[in-house]
Amino acid sequence: MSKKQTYSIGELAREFDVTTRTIRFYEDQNLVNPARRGQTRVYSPADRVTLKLILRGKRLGFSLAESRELIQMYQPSGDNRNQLLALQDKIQQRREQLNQQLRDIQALQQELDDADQRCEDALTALEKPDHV
Amino acid sequence: MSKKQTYSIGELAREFDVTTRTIRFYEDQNLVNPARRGQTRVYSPADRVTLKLILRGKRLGFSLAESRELIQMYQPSGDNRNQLLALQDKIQQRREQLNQQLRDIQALQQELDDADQRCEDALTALEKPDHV
DNA sequence: CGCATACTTTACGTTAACGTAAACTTCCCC
DNA sequence: GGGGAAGTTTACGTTAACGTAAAGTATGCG
Repeated sequence: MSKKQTYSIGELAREFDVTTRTIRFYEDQNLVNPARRGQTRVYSPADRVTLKLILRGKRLGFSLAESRELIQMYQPSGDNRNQLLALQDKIQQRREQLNQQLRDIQALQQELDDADQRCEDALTALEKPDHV
Repeated sequence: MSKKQTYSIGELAREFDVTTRTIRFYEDQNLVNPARRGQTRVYSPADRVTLKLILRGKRLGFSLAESRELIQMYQPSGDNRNQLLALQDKIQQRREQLNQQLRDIQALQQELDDADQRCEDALTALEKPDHV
């Protein structure tokens, strides 16, 4: 009982809440390459994972080129020493960027908390306009 | 001895590693509004903070419109009840988005660690091509 | 004074990431 | 067999966020 799972473009579009145009565009950019049954595209689980990675990248503000790079990082492509070292270098750079993003998020969270608190204060001040 | 600190556009551009064009563009978008001494723009510490917030937003993948919204959140603008509630709602939405980004970052960090480990393995495998 | 440096305005150009429209094929269903 | 739903190709349009170039002004300096 093999998995044999495949997906139509519409299914994936619904699942990830994007348009079919978007998915075809990603194919145009060589980010995903579905099989064909006649004219119709047939997507594999691997394609689906790739889509997921792209959309996660988007949520983090990555360009498609950056996401492509990241995806390729997961397949070391049996390289030579220099390529492996270069890859590690890129990985390290990404790590540092992610750490920066972490710091940014924490700072922003703190500020949102403060802003929320000010709202709260303003609201309670509205309920008792004076000192009562 | 008042602070009286001001900045030229070039100073800010150098500090934040952006072009002066970029800073003028932000002014065009009403994100920052420097004073003028004659023709020349004179930036205040507040302008500088705004710039910082915009660039932090960019690192998190925010559009300028989103960063503008965030910046405005920090100045509740003595509103009425409904506006305050709407603001709290937006704050909450941002919080959820930030939490999603946190999860995305953690997943990505794990994958980078794995990829790095595979590089490491491939490199040591290169040093001893056989089992020695 | 002449020149460099830093500023200014105006305006057209560019890139990424799709949107949108038109015109077609395929398949299923009653 | 006439439609409707989902798929396809082709191609031009759009928006954000600046880049880039031209042409002018102000200021210090050797």
